[in-house]
Amino acid sequence: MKTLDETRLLQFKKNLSSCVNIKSKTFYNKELILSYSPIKKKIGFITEGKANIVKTDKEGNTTIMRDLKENDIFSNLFFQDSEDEIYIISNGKTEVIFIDYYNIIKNCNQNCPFHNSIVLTLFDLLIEDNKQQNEKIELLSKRTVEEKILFFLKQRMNENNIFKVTTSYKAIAEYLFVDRSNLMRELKKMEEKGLIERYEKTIKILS
Amino acid sequence: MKTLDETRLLQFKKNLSSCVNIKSKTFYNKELILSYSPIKKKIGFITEGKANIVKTDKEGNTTIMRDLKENDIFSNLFFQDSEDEIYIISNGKTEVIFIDYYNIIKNCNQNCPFHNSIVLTLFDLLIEDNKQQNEKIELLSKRTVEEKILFFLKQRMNENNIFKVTTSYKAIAEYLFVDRSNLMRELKKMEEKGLIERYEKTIKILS
DNA sequence: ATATTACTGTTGCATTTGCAACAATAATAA
DNA sequence: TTATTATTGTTGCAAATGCAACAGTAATAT
Repeated sequence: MKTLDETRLLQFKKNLSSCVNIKSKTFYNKELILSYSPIKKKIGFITEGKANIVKTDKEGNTTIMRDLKENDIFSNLFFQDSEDEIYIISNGKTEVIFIDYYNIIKNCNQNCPFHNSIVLTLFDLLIEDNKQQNEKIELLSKRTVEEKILFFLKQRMNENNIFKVTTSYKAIAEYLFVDRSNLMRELKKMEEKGLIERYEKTIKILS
Repeated sequence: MKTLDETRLLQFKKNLSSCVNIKSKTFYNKELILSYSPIKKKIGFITEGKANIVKTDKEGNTTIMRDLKENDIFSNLFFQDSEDEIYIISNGKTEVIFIDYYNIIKNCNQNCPFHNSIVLTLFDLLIEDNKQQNEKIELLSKRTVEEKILFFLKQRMNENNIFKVTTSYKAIAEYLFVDRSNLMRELKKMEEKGLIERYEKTIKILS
């Protein structure tokens, strides 16, 4: 069922260093990993840690557009020129490999056997990203805050139906595009309804 | 700026028929083009017409997740197994090329020169799709219905700041995930505010 | 250790939004 | 043509939501 397994990702990282020019870099909390640029077209691959795609509009409102984690791909190619500013920001210690887009689209001169494999893996990583975006769109299509919360929790809970807030409720509210105080209020209501149990940053999903 | 030009897309279609197995098919209005399937992994490419990605939840609520048009790519690989049902539905007469995913990932036996080119174009088409998804997420991140409407209109207006509703207000409301009657109400308010002018299905954006 | 900043939890209130219902018109089918 | 179905435009109303403000706690910096 899963398109990309560990072995293949390992192979991918090896192939990358054998074929195209890559740069590996470590970021610490809240550092700028990548911003929009029509010139320097880069693809990034997270080898360790987490990051967010964050948008800031001209009024200064920031929204978290996406959560990224280990083995996720990202690129400034994914964004159109816009009034709003879009950045990829590290969330804790994060390790990233950068790949130059031109290295991908031009066939490497040595006609190396790695190139095809790399492109195919990138292709599958993109499909994976596409899937995650569709999930976010599905989340946002939910009509009420309660539905959004439940969808979000069910996506992320572990096998014991537990979800631990590793970031903050503020960040979750931003991710769901809802008001933070309303998120808290809905969580309380959901607890009263018996949908969840909550103790500080640990939530058990009962439904 | 644009990653994919006409010439390249033409070449792509030629290459496709030379290398991988493809099936071309014509659909008429509201026909099922593709549904979720973990087994038959297919990639579709719209050569003519329009389509929608439509989701139906278990209560029967349908939402239009995406608009697709000529030269857009889609796939059942983009969707996770979910309680909701997701379909690609034609919107008027639509012509589609289907590509078998396995044909893409396996190197074709003849080691043909087209294969690489095809995969690279698919890669760029996926990036384009990714971009469109981000736009939809950005749209949904807007806090009020008015902001959503304006973002939507500005994205789609022509050089004279005119947008013509080719589908229906009902469809637009579904696409924006807002109540239809509220969409109408907001449009009226926006006209009163002087943000737009509207005559039936023609809207002029003034701001 | 203390100050400073950020996050949590709560509430009242105003506004926005969705829902329901309806008549009027437009589009489509028989 | 006529009947049937779908869309448009409108409104009252209830419910959901965001906003503002605040105190209390936690986390971080000095």
